[in-house]
Amino acid sequence: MKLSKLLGARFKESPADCQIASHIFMTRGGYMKNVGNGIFSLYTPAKRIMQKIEAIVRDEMDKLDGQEVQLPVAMPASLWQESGRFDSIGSELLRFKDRGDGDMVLGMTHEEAAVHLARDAAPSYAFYPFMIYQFQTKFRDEQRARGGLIRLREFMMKDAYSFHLNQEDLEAYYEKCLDAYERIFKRAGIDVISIKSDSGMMGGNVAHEFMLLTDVGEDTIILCDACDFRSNMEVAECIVEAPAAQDEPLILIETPNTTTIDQLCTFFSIQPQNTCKAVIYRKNATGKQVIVFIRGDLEVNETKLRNFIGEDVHPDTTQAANVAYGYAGPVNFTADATLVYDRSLQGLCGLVTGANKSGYHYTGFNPTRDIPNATYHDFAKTYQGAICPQCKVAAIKISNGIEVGNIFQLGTKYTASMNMQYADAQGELHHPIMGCYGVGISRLAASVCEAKHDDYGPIWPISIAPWQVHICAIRSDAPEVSEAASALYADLTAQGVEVLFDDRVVSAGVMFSDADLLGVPIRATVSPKTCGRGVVELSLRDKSYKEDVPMDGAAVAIKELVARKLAKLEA
RNA sequence: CGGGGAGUAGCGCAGCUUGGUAGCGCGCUUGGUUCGGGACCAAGAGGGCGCAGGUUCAAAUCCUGUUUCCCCGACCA
Repeated sequence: MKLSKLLGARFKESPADCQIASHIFMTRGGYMKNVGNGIFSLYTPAKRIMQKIEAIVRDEMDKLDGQEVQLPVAMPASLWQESGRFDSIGSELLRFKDRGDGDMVLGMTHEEAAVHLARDAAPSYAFYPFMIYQFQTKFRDEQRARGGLIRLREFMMKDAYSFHLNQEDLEAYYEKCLDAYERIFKRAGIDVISIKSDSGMMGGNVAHEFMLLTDVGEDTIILCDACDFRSNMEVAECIVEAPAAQDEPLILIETPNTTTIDQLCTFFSIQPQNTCKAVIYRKNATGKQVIVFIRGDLEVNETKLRNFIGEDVHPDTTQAANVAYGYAGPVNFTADATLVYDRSLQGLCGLVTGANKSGYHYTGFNPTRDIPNATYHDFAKTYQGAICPQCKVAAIKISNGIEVGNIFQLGTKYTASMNMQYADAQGELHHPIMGCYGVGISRLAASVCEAKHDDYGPIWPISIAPWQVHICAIRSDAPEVSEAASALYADLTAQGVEVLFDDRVVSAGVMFSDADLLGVPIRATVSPKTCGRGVVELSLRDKSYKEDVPMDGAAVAIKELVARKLAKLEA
């Protein structure tokens, strides 16, 4: 591909609407264009990345004996009425009428369509187990799309559905899928972690989600540094059995960032009566302001305070010292404000009675169960450095994550409701057991960009890069440059290397900036200088390597470099 | 769905308070000078200000309605 013909303008200024790196770079780099809320058109670079990801996923699905199929985007509502989800799912499911006034839906997921396709096709136990999968556009009428390709209303997803004769077979297959998913993300060049999750509206029991840990993630993940414990904050009830119950001297409260201690004291009806001191921390691990109340009736030292909050969440030790000692005066909880400890949340929570104000709401344990007539507020459930419920070491870490994939054991929820049956060896009819497995392809592309970029643009892993090699022909108005670069382009293309050839007559600065934005991992620079020396300059997008190779045989050397980098990701 | 912000040239923005028929930077076109990290000079093209009403001699500027987008929160395979 010649860059002079590539559609999709690259530009210098960051669009005002973009907040996160992948959104900024994929907009600035001419990867895509916003069409509407949560809806994008893609230019060739983004489309090629998606195709690369799909190829990896397809390979792994085929290794699991998957059969690629195609299920519809638009389908009659009757299918969803069969499963009951036409009524149980809210406005996220886009409903509309066709010309005959028939109810239709846009597929936001395809369990119904998958069962519909499979139920007549596998009447005998001999077909089982089997798995079907597809790459298909999903439409979810999200209440709030955000972050470029991270959270779209219309997006590309690989979804797979497996059917089994019994639970044991599903579980064995599920384990294999889990391994396949680990490989998919590794091959795409990012590190993800799998965590057990809530099955949500999908029904069923066991589920895992695959998380890329990154600040811009929408999910909050709890990890243990000392063992393999990990959990989504959503299912924080798995954190139990906290130590140091009633004598914990510190209380941690998450608040909106604009909240001041004075407001909080007023809100909590706290009077300066010397039984409780407060310190303010600007941010905790999830980026929220944290206010810590120190009970005046128990001993606490600075070390313990810092451990409690987590030194790494507040790198400015000067400020830390200031806030630790800087609050103007001790405060007190009055008689109608009480401090309680909650075991299920592994930490002290502030509890107040009395006045309520907007901006705070309870997200923790059950108030009517624990303290009748109490008003609860936005308290942290766990914290950096908390005790791990699994290994009992104080090594809990909190991180944000982007969910790039998920897998579920569904049981017979859909096969029963939609009456899918097979005959066993005795001729008796049963509902097959189902599993489903999703990867957000467009979200994965953006996630890789989040994980792999520098100040200048994306650094695509070669396995999913839109092109493998980017030729920069500096001063291609000079005949020797133009000839050398064109020859290299032809040689590489002939050898099956995917090449983007910047054949424009523009300044080196423009050329390099565009190359950075396109993020192609290997760069070959041809210029009057390199031609004078009879070489081609090879460099890597991540700036880790630069080398001159002789112009003769340069194509072979580059091809080998491509192969080495690819092999590294496959390993 | 609650709160906040914003729709003016392809992109980023100014102009609106105090109405007079739209401007700046980048990009684009042409010519010339430059040339290894977003060059310079000169000459051009391109919008009628989200949409619909209203007030007025006159509306991007004032009023009413509406719609779209962005951010925070709630929600969420």
